[in-house]
Amino acid sequence: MRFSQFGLTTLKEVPADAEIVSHKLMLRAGLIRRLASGLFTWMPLGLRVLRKVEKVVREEMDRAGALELLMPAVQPSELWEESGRWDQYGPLLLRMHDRHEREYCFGPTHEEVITDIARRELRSYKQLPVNFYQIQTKFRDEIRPRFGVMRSREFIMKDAYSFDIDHTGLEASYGRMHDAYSAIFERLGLKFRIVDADSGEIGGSRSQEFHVLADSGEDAIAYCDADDYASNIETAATMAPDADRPVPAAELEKFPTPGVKTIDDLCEMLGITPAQTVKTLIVEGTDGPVALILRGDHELNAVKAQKIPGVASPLTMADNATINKATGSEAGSLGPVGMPLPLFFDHAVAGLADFSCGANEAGFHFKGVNFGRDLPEPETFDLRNVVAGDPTPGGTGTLSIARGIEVGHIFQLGTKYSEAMGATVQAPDGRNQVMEMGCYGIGITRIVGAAIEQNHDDDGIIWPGPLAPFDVVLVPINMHRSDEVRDAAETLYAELTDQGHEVLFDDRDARPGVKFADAELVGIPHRLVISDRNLAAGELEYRHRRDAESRNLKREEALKLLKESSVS
RNA sequence: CGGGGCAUGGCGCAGUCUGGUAGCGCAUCUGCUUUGGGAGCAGAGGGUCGGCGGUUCGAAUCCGUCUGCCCCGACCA
Repeated sequence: MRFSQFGLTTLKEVPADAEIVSHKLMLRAGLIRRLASGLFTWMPLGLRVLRKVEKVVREEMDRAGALELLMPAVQPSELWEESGRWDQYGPLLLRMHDRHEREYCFGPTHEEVITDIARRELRSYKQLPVNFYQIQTKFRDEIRPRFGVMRSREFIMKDAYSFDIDHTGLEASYGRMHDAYSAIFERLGLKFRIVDADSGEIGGSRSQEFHVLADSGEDAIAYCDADDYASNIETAATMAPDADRPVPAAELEKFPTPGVKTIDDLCEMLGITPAQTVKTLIVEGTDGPVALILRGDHELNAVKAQKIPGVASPLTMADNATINKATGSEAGSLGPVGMPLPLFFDHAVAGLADFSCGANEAGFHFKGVNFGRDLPEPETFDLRNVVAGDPTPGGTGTLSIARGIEVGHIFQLGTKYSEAMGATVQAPDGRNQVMEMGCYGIGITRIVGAAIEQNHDDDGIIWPGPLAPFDVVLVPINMHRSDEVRDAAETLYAELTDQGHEVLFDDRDARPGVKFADAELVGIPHRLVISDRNLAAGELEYRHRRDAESRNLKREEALKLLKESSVS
């Protein structure tokens, strides 16, 4: 491709709305352009990268025996009513109707459609196992699209769905996808980690996420190198403290705390640490508001809390009016002592003695609070996020926390959809049996952003080889003044293209600095500079995007090097 | 959904407080010079200042309203 004909516009300055590096670089390098909130056009350069991701994903899915098909993006509401998700899914689902006022949605995922296909097409256990996949555009009406392509509303996803006769079969299908996903992210050259996950809206039992590690990731991952444990922080379990509670030493005392609204305020006034306090959060319960009690330095984990019987799901914080009505006090002065609501204590709170908390009277707190005297012995729950240093569930090590970008998610769905939609096949014994399903997603568009988060420097993108939009960039110096340079560049361009290289030929009449800067911004792995200077010696100047320095190579050596690198 | 902020040429911004008919840098086009790390000079094109309504002799600027966008937030108990 000749640069002059590629319609590529790079930017020196970044649009002000870009927050993270990948978003900035994608805009600067001309990969994407924004249309509206969470909606992006993939420009020619960006589309080349997207196709590379698709290629790797497709090859590995095919290798794993999955069958590609393509389902409609627009889906009738009836299917979603069958599965029960038309009412459950909420505002994330973009709904619309046609001229006959029939209701549809733009698919955020395709369990319903594929289950419908399966129940129509699959008759016998002999047709199983089978795994269908597609690479297709989804739409999810995110509350807050951000970070460019990382959390957009319209995005491209590879989604696959397996059907098995029984749970053993499902586990085998799931295992094949687990391995295929690992192979995909290996091939893409990304550093990733597989973690246990919550199955969320999709439902089902076992589920794991594939995270590309990056500090800008929206997810926190808890992991332990001692025993291979890794989990999304949403689901990482905390253990009840096994050490005995200290013996109470203090008397219960109520004291005035004017202006104290936060744990930090309280700590400052008393000269204590947040771990010696308790905070009380009022949330909606299944039967009126309830109180969740956490240690002052711990964070509530909404995913875990909303699974506790008696707590409303999704977790909803009570507003101030509700709090005032239910407690007779106000936010900032709440505590478990004398609280008229159902109390849910976190495990860690039960390990405290002589702690401080609100007194349920505006402007007053308690100190020296103790269980068994001021409060009954608590029943405790897992309510909080794990923190670095917590013991692993296996008990063999302690947890570390890293940040990640979720690029893949695999689920064992079981019979959730097949049961609801009557997807059965005839089993060997002649009876109709509900199929066991798995579903497996990869965020194709998100991978592009994630790859940049992990592979860039101050000058721009550094594409891993398999993702690069071009593998070689030719930079002729002063081509428009030197016939020698022009001839050499044209010949090289033709030759490399013939050899199957994807070459970006910077034939613009621009100064060298401009070309170098663009080549680095765009991140093409191999750069060859053609100039009078090195042409006289029969040489080309070679530099890999990752190298600090360039080196002069004989023309044949350079060609050989490129040939070898494209094989690996 | 709650809170904050922004909206001026393709991009980044100034001008708004204190009303007087729009400016800078980058990008684009022309010419000359320059040519190994985002060139210089000279010139040019391009903006109903997000929409609507109001105040005023006069509105980018003041007032009202709507829309769009960005950031923060379920951590305040």
